[in-house]
Amino acid sequence: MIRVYNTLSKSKEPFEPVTPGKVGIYLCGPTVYKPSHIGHMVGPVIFDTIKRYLTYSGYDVTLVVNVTDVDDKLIAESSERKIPMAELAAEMTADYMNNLAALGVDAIDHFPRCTEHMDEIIRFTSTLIEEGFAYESSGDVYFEVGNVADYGKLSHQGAEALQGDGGGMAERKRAGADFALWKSAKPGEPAWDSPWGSGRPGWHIECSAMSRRLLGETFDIHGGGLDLVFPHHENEIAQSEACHGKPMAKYWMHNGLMQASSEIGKVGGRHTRAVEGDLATQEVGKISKSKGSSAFGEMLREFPGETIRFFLLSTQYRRPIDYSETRIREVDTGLETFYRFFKRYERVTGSSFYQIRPPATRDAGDFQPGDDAMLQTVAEHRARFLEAMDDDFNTAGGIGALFDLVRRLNKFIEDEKLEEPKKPDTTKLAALQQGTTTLCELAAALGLFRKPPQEMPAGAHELTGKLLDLLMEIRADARKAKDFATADRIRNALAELGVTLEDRPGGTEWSID
RNA sequence: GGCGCCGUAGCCAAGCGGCUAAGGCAGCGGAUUGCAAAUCCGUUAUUCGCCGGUUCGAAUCCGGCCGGCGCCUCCA
Repeated sequence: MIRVYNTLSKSKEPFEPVTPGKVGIYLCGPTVYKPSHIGHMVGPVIFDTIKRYLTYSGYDVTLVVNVTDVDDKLIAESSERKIPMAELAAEMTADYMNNLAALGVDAIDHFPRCTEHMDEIIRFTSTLIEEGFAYESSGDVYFEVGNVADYGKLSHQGAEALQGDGGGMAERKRAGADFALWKSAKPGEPAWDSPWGSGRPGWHIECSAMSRRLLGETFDIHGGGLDLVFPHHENEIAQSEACHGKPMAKYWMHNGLMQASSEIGKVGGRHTRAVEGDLATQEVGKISKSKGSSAFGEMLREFPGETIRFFLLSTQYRRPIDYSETRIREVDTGLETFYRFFKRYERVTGSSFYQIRPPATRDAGDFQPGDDAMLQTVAEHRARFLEAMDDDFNTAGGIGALFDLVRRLNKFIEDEKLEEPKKPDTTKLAALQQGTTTLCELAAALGLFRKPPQEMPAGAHELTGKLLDLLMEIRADARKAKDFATADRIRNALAELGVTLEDRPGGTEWSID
């Protein structure tokens, strides 16, 4: 039984889709006016993982992530850069897509764009006017919050607490809290024809319109960052439920936000963010409001996508994550444990970890450990992984089980001396393969270890490899002759260049950091 | 001011009423190694911000306090 935390009820609820066996998920995606930063990647990675896990659990899942390509911020940015809004949107959408690909986010089925759904948006708005939930005012259309009895139910605030001053459009609104469904265009702004004159959609309406078209009037999961609870999702619920007279989504899931953290903050003790030097200007806070939030594309030059994915999954999704390079490096060190095991697995079995075709569902992955002690613990760790993930997709708990699993497998290789040149015991080998297949199966449910980590740039590779092999040969001769001074000199010199040597019974292996 | 989240070892982080408080990073000891690296074993929280309360039993529930953070009209 999978349980999910629902913002609507503020509690974990058993997961039962509206239609048995099928799951529709709508995640609020980016407004494409600037290159994305790491904060934008949290939701996609989490929900990509949630889809994988639900699929693994036997559901037929559709995941939709919208792309908002008309908006005041796009208009402002495009006029500043003196390029058409569509061109800006195309450029930033491409940036977004590249970033998702690098993170292994490829489970998204649809990326609906606002500009491609104007008819649906206009139809939605018209219905709301006809039903008396919205009104036209000087070419704008506003949703009348006062006509919805339960307005505020998602953010758990009373309507009176949500009375704003109406912002710049106060004179056109009946009440301060009313929000725009349609905004009339000023001269020169991108505009679409509508029954209320030329204009563009307000911020919230596109999600209501596009989710209805792709997932129906009531779907299963609506997700987004915690910062979207109010006003964005509150307004989506209000307009969709007013329009359809039924719940918009069964479960509302919100991920915690990425915090920008200073690198040297934690010297004096907990929560002292003592800073000095240039970092003094960088306070802890939302990364989207941090001046230091650099484009995600630049980050990918420093860290592999899989490392960042692993970093994001190493915390429960509802909690905030402090971003720091130090933390990413720590997490990267942990990942090495897995990569090294995969190489070891290949040395022992002669076949690549990445060739394993793991069971695609949890039912298929169930196996009988029999009286093999190693396989029994593998089964236990697997159960622990599933238990964690069933509990509101606790990826951090699941990853803990994965670490235990590799350690058990490494221990098995040592205990059974599988790495020694002697003839391999086929029964033991089969057990190792079963255990490793389980590791592969569970990791795949998190979208991890699906292909080998990125190697060093190809150009330098060939010659470097040959030179290193030559050095290994010379060093092997020196060691054979007990000339350890020479052997150590080679190893130390290479270490300074970032090349690590590992002497094994079968020969020396080198790797470049 | 209103609504809400968080405070678990040196750092990061699971656990959210009852087995010995997961796991990672860092450190230390041992096995292994010519020495290393890697791997394995052991070790690092009698205790979960502080103070009360509920309970046979609390890191987990309730109240108060201290500390950090988010949202409150366009940020994922």
